[in-house]
Amino acid sequence: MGRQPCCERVGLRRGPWTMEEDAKLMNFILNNGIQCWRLVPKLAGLRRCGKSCRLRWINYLRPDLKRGAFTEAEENMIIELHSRLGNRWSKIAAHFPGRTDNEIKNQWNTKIKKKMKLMGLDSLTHKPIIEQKTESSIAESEEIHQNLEFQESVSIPPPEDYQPICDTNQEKNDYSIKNLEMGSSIMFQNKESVGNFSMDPFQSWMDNPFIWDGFTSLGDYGFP
DNA sequence: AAATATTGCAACCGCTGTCCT
DNA sequence: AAGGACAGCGGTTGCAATATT
Repeated sequence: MGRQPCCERVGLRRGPWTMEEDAKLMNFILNNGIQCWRLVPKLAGLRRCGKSCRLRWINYLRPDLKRGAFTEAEENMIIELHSRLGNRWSKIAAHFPGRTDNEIKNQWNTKIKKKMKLMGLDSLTHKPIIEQKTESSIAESEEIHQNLEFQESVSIPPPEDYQPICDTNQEKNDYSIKNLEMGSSIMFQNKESVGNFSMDPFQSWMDNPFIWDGFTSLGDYGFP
Protein backbone atom coordinates (compact mmCIF):
# COMPACT_ATOMS: atom_id res chain seq x y z
CA MET A 1 0.00 0.00 0.00
CA GLY A 2 1.32 3.42 -0.88
CA ARG A 3 4.85 4.37 -1.76
CA GLN A 4 8.07 3.66 0.00
CA PRO A 5 9.17 6.19 2.62
CA CYS A 6 11.09 9.21 1.41
CA CYS A 7 14.22 8.44 3.37
CA GLU A 8 15.54 6.68 6.45
CA ARG A 9 15.82 9.99 8.30
CA VAL A 10 18.53 8.55 10.53
CA GLY A 11 22.15 9.61 10.10
CA LEU A 12 21.15 12.30 7.67
CA ARG A 13 23.01 15.58 7.57
CA ARG A 14 21.20 18.85 8.16
CA GLY A 15 22.13 22.51 8.14
CA PRO A 16 24.30 24.42 5.70
CA TRP A 17 25.57 22.61 2.63
CA THR A 18 29.30 22.21 2.10
CA MET A 19 30.93 22.91 -1.26
CA GLU A 20 31.64 19.21 -1.59
CA GLU A 21 27.96 18.37 -1.14
CA ASP A 22 27.01 21.05 -3.62
CA ALA A 23 29.46 19.64 -6.13
CA LYS A 24 28.15 16.10 -5.66
CA LEU A 25 24.56 17.17 -6.13
CA MET A 26 25.32 19.40 -9.09
CA ASN A 27 27.45 16.73 -10.72
CA PHE A 28 24.77 14.10 -10.27
CA ILE A 29 21.93 16.19 -11.63
CA LEU A 30 23.88 17.50 -14.57
CA ASN A 31 24.86 13.97 -15.52
CA ASN A 32 21.66 12.13 -14.72
CA GLY A 33 18.85 14.62 -14.42
CA ILE A 34 16.11 14.24 -11.84
CA GLN A 35 13.57 11.46 -11.87
CA CYS A 36 12.78 11.08 -8.21
CA TRP A 37 14.15 13.29 -5.45
CA ARG A 38 14.01 10.38 -3.01
CA LEU A 39 16.66 8.59 -5.04
CA VAL A 40 18.88 11.58 -5.67
CA PRO A 41 20.81 11.66 -2.37
CA LYS A 42 21.36 7.91 -2.42
CA LEU A 43 22.59 7.86 -6.00
CA ALA A 44 24.61 11.04 -5.59
CA GLY A 45 26.32 9.75 -2.46
CA LEU A 46 24.83 12.37 -0.17
CA ARG A 47 23.67 11.94 3.40
CA ARG A 48 20.75 14.28 2.93
CA CYS A 49 17.05 13.71 2.47
CA GLY A 50 15.55 14.19 -0.98
CA LYS A 51 13.60 17.18 0.18
CA SER A 52 16.77 18.94 1.27
CA CYS A 53 18.44 18.14 -2.06
CA ARG A 54 15.47 19.48 -3.98
CA LEU A 55 15.51 22.72 -2.00
CA ARG A 56 19.24 23.18 -2.44
CA TRP A 57 18.99 22.63 -6.18
CA ILE A 58 15.99 24.90 -6.70
CA ASN A 59 17.14 27.73 -4.47
CA TYR A 60 20.88 27.72 -4.97
CA LEU A 61 22.42 25.35 -7.49
CA ARG A 62 20.22 25.68 -10.57
CA PRO A 63 22.46 27.12 -13.27
CA ASP A 64 19.71 29.38 -14.57
CA LEU A 65 19.44 31.29 -11.30
CA LYS A 66 19.90 35.01 -11.46
CA ARG A 67 22.05 36.03 -8.52
CA GLY A 68 22.42 39.46 -7.05
CA ALA A 69 20.29 42.21 -5.61
CA PHE A 70 16.81 42.99 -6.82
CA THR A 71 16.48 46.07 -8.96
CA GLU A 72 14.03 48.84 -8.25
CA ALA A 73 11.95 47.69 -11.20
CA GLU A 74 11.86 44.12 -9.92
CA GLU A 75 10.76 45.27 -6.48
CA ASN A 76 8.00 47.36 -7.98
CA MET A 77 6.87 44.41 -10.04
CA ILE A 78 6.80 42.22 -6.94
CA ILE A 79 4.61 44.77 -5.19
CA GLU A 80 2.28 44.94 -8.16
CA LEU A 81 2.05 41.17 -8.46
CA HIS A 82 1.61 40.75 -4.72
CA SER A 83 -1.35 43.10 -4.80
CA ARG A 84 -2.96 40.77 -7.32
CA LEU A 85 -1.76 37.36 -6.16
CA GLY A 86 -1.13 37.75 -2.43
CA ASN A 87 1.50 35.50 -0.80
CA ARG A 88 1.58 33.09 -3.72
CA TRP A 89 5.33 33.33 -4.01
CA SER A 90 5.70 30.61 -6.59
CA LYS A 91 3.16 32.34 -8.83
CA ILE A 92 4.98 35.62 -8.39
CA ALA A 93 8.33 33.96 -9.02
CA ALA A 94 6.96 32.62 -12.31
CA HIS A 95 7.18 36.17 -13.62
CA PHE A 96 10.87 36.40 -12.75
CA PRO A 97 12.97 33.91 -14.69
CA GLY A 98 16.02 33.07 -12.63
CA ARG A 99 14.51 34.13 -9.34
CA THR A 100 13.21 31.64 -6.80
CA ASP A 101 10.06 31.85 -4.75
CA ASN A 102 12.22 31.71 -1.62
CA GLU A 103 14.31 34.62 -2.82
CA ILE A 104 11.24 36.72 -3.59
CA LYS A 105 9.65 35.81 -0.28
CA ASN A 106 12.82 36.84 1.57
CA GLN A 107 12.99 40.08 -0.37
CA TRP A 108 9.40 40.78 0.51
CA ASN A 109 9.78 40.03 4.20
CA THR A 110 13.09 41.82 4.71
CA LYS A 111 12.93 44.84 2.42
CA ILE A 112 9.75 45.41 0.47
CA LYS A 113 7.48 45.35 3.51
CA LYS A 114 9.59 48.07 5.11
CA LYS A 115 9.67 50.03 1.90
CA MET A 116 5.89 49.89 1.66
CA LYS A 117 5.56 50.96 5.27
CA LEU A 118 7.74 53.98 4.56
CA MET A 119 5.57 54.71 1.56
CA GLY A 120 2.58 54.65 3.89
CA LEU A 121 1.13 51.52 2.37
CA ASP A 122 -0.15 48.45 4.17
CA SER A 123 1.83 45.46 2.88
CA LEU A 124 -1.21 43.25 3.37
CA THR A 125 -3.89 45.30 1.68
CA HIS A 126 -1.67 47.58 -0.44
CA LYS A 127 -3.84 50.45 0.71
CA PRO A 128 -2.68 53.62 2.46
CA ILE A 129 -2.17 53.24 6.18
CA ILE A 130 -4.48 55.62 8.04
CA GLU A 131 -2.56 57.04 10.97
CA GLN A 132 -1.55 60.25 12.62
CA LYS A 133 1.52 61.47 10.83
CA THR A 134 4.17 63.81 12.05
CA GLU A 135 5.53 66.44 9.70
CA SER A 136 8.80 64.60 9.38
CA SER A 137 7.13 61.28 8.58
CA ILE A 138 4.99 62.98 5.94
CA ALA A 139 8.04 64.58 4.37
CA GLU A 140 9.89 61.27 4.48
CA SER A 141 6.98 59.46 2.95
CA GLU A 142 6.64 62.00 0.16
CA GLU A 143 10.30 61.79 -0.66
CA ILE A 144 10.13 58.03 -0.86
CA HIS A 145 7.05 58.25 -3.03
CA GLN A 146 8.93 60.45 -5.44
CA ASN A 147 11.90 58.12 -5.55
CA LEU A 148 9.97 54.91 -5.80
CA GLU A 149 7.06 55.98 -7.93
CA PHE A 150 6.10 53.35 -10.43
CA GLN A 151 7.46 54.03 -13.82
CA GLU A 152 4.87 54.32 -16.50
CA SER A 153 3.73 51.51 -18.73
CA VAL A 154 4.94 48.63 -16.64
CA SER A 155 3.61 45.55 -18.29
CA ILE A 156 3.50 42.38 -16.21
CA PRO A 157 3.80 39.20 -18.24
CA PRO A 158 1.19 36.63 -17.30
CA PRO A 159 2.33 33.37 -15.74
CA GLU A 160 2.65 30.52 -18.18
CA ASP A 161 -0.32 28.64 -16.79
CA TYR A 162 -2.57 31.59 -17.48
CA GLN A 163 -1.59 32.35 -21.00
CA PRO A 164 1.08 30.95 -23.25
CA ILE A 165 3.87 33.38 -23.93
CA CYS A 166 4.80 31.64 -27.14
CA ASP A 167 3.08 29.86 -29.96
CA THR A 168 4.60 26.49 -29.34
CA ASN A 169 5.38 24.42 -26.31
CA GLN A 170 8.96 24.25 -27.47
CA GLU A 171 9.26 28.00 -27.33
CA LYS A 172 7.26 28.15 -24.14
CA ASN A 173 9.85 26.01 -22.40
CA ASP A 174 12.82 27.82 -23.81
CA TYR A 175 13.63 29.33 -20.50
CA SER A 176 13.26 26.30 -18.34
CA ILE A 177 15.14 23.21 -17.42
CA LYS A 178 14.02 20.51 -19.71
CA ASN A 179 14.30 16.78 -19.99
CA LEU A 180 15.04 16.08 -16.38
CA GLU A 181 14.26 12.42 -16.78
CA MET A 182 16.81 9.90 -15.61
CA GLY A 183 19.42 9.27 -18.24
CA SER A 184 18.73 12.36 -20.24
CA SER A 185 20.79 15.48 -20.27
CA ILE A 186 19.71 18.88 -19.09
CA MET A 187 19.36 21.59 -21.65
CA PHE A 188 19.44 25.25 -20.70
CA GLN A 189 18.20 27.80 -23.12
CA ASN A 190 17.21 31.38 -22.79
CA LYS A 191 14.72 33.44 -24.63
CA GLU A 192 15.57 36.90 -25.74
CA SER A 193 12.67 38.26 -23.84
CA VAL A 194 9.63 37.08 -21.96
CA GLY A 195 6.58 39.26 -21.89
CA ASN A 196 6.59 42.91 -22.51
CA PHE A 197 8.65 45.21 -20.35
CA SER A 198 9.31 48.78 -21.07
CA MET A 199 11.70 49.37 -18.20
CA ASP A 200 15.30 49.41 -19.23
CA PRO A 201 16.92 47.98 -16.08
CA PHE A 202 14.61 45.02 -16.16
CA GLN A 203 14.90 44.58 -19.89
CA SER A 204 18.65 44.59 -19.66
CA TRP A 205 18.79 41.61 -17.39
CA MET A 206 15.93 39.92 -19.15
CA ASP A 207 18.06 40.08 -22.26
CA ASN A 208 20.89 38.46 -20.41
CA PRO A 209 19.34 36.05 -17.94
CA PHE A 210 22.14 33.49 -17.95
CA ILE A 211 24.08 35.21 -15.24
CA TRP A 212 25.61 32.65 -12.94
CA ASP A 213 29.11 32.27 -11.72
CA GLY A 214 28.65 29.03 -9.84
CA PHE A 215 30.52 26.99 -12.42
CA THR A 216 33.68 28.94 -11.92
CA SER A 217 34.47 27.13 -8.70
CA LEU A 218 33.41 23.71 -9.89
CA GLY A 219 36.75 22.93 -11.44
CA ASP A 220 38.08 22.15 -8.01
CA TYR A 221 35.58 19.34 -7.70
CA GLY A 222 36.24 17.51 -10.87
CA PHE A 223 33.84 19.30 -13.16
CA PRO A 224 34.93 19.81 -16.72
C1' DA B 1 37.83 47.52 20.70
C1' DA B 2 34.01 45.16 22.66
C1' DA B 3 29.22 44.48 23.25
C1' DT B 4 24.80 44.65 21.47
C1' DA B 5 21.29 45.20 17.93
C1' DT B 6 19.83 44.64 13.32
C1' DT B 7 19.73 42.65 8.82
C1' DG B 8 19.73 39.21 5.20
C1' DC B 9 19.12 34.84 3.65
C1' DA B 10 19.70 29.75 3.59
C1' DA B 11 17.46 25.99 5.32
C1' DC B 12 13.98 23.67 7.89
C1' DC B 13 9.08 22.64 9.23
C1' DG B 14 4.60 21.47 8.41
C1' DC B 15 0.67 21.58 5.50
C1' DT B 16 -1.80 20.48 1.07
C1' DG B 17 -2.90 18.45 -3.22
C1' DT B 18 -1.49 14.80 -6.24
C1' DC B 19 0.03 10.40 -7.39
C1' DC B 20 1.02 5.56 -6.64
C1' DT B 21 0.11 0.94 -5.03
C1' DA C 1 -11.55 3.26 -2.94
C1' DA C 2 -8.32 4.00 0.51
C1' DG C 3 -4.01 4.65 2.62
C1' DG C 4 0.29 6.52 2.40
C1' DA C 5 4.35 8.77 0.14
C1' DC C 6 5.66 12.39 -2.81
C1' DA C 7 6.52 17.14 -4.62
C1' DG C 8 5.59 21.70 -4.00
C1' DC C 9 4.48 25.62 -1.36
C1' DG C 10 4.39 29.21 2.30
C1' DG C 11 5.71 30.30 7.05
C1' DT C 12 9.28 30.38 10.25
C1' DT C 13 13.77 29.95 12.32
C1' DG C 14 18.80 30.07 13.03
C1' DC C 15 22.88 32.15 12.33
C1' DA C 16 26.54 34.75 10.08
C1' DA C 17 27.55 39.31 8.58
C1' DT C 18 27.12 44.02 9.30
C1' DA C 19 25.89 48.24 11.70
C1' DT C 20 25.44 50.80 15.79
C1' DT C 21 26.35 52.09 20.48
